[in-house]
Amino acid sequence: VPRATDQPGPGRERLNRARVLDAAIALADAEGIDALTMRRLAQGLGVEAMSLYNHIANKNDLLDAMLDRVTDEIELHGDGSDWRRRTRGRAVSAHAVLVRHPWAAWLWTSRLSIGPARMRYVDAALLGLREAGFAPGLLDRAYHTIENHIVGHALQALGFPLDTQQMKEMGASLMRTFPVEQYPELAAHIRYHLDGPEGGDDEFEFGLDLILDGLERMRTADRTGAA
Amino acid sequence: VPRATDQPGPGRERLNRARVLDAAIALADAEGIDALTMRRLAQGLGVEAMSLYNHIANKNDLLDAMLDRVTDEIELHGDGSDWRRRTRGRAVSAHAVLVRHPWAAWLWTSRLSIGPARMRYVDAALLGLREAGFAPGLLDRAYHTIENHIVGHALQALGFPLDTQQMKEMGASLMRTFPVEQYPELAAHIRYHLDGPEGGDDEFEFGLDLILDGLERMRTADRTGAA
DNA sequence: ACCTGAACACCGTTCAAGT
DNA sequence: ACCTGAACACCGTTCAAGT
Repeated sequence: VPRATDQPGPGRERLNRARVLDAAIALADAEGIDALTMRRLAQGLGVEAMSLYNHIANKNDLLDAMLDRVTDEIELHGDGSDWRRRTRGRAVSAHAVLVRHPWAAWLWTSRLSIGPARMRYVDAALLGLREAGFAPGLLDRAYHTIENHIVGHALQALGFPLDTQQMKEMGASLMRTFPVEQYPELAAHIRYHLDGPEGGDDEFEFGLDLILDGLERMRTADRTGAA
Repeated sequence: VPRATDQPGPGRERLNRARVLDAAIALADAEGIDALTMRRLAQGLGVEAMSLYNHIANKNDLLDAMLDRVTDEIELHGDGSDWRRRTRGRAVSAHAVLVRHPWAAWLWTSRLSIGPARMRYVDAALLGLREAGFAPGLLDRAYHTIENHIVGHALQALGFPLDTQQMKEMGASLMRTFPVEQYPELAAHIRYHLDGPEGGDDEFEFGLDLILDGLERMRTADRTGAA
């Protein structure tokens, strides 16, 4: 089977790691992480699956590299005069990246080896808290609480991967067969999300501010107590 | 190949849905969700993989049923005089279940169809907040913030699936090659977890109390404002 | 140095055949 | 009604062979 771009030339670029990663991210963004198979990825690049192994060690290596590449999209050093504004901006940016690349949200927690971009991110987040004056014990808890909220919300949002239109349809069909009298609160909750005010999109920032407010209160109590 | 238990009798129980689910949960608990394949599960039950399809529709059905079965382990109605104590108890119980069954933590967010146990759980959680007097908009945000924290923490904890001993070893070997001067905060963070006070296990409850405190403050502000 | 065909050991699942 | 052997269409990955 002859192909139009079989011979080297302008139409057929050489494969390299960056091209593999970009194609893998584009595929996972567009069709989900399950669609990302070695054969499918290779096909999109006009190559056989086995060629990929010249540029990546294996699929785990590919996933780690993909995650680190999108992690690098996080805005680490937003402007803002105080720790709260800067931490908030960083959290919002991290959350946006995980929502933009849904597959990255669950790699975020499940991959055990972390790359340079992730190290920079963690270092910046911790530095921000230390400069704010959090003592080690409180700093550690504060960091993890914020992280939990970011990844928790991204994964919840992602677990319901429907746009507004799809959601209304599914909700409506669900409500027809739903045992409303058995689960009245759940029914009311679904109804709220169906015809509630469109702006239910501030849920992430609501919880984030709740957490940051609480941390700020502890921080000042801690400092005045120590002084 | 003759087997000792090939013929019906006391040594060879009939297969049924409950036995399939129990075996699947035991396997996933013991060896992780990746070890749960239809062939492996069948083997543990002394049967061929295809026999399983007489009791479950497919693997998705199996996963949904497994999740709902462990979700039923959550203590829904703890005692406590106020909403805060009851909500706290329910959250702690839900978190404990997800930590006890690590595979369940990510099914929790990724499965779109929810079973009866999950419906009971959500209904109880929402009811607790409504009885506390949260108005619809605040109630919805409160519910999701608590949920995010539960699943976020369970997944983070699970992303580092090592006991204390393993963690010290891995941390120590990491610290030997780690570019400390490049990521000083991250290095300090790892060191803190390595030889910090053993009781770093209250992180979940720290964040939970932070959130509940904030919600209680908003609740009373809301009520006094309305009165 | 990079690419590939054939192969291996796995998956979930279908289907006709057994009892 | 339940169980099974053989098969299908997939996986990730290895390896010897090509250029």
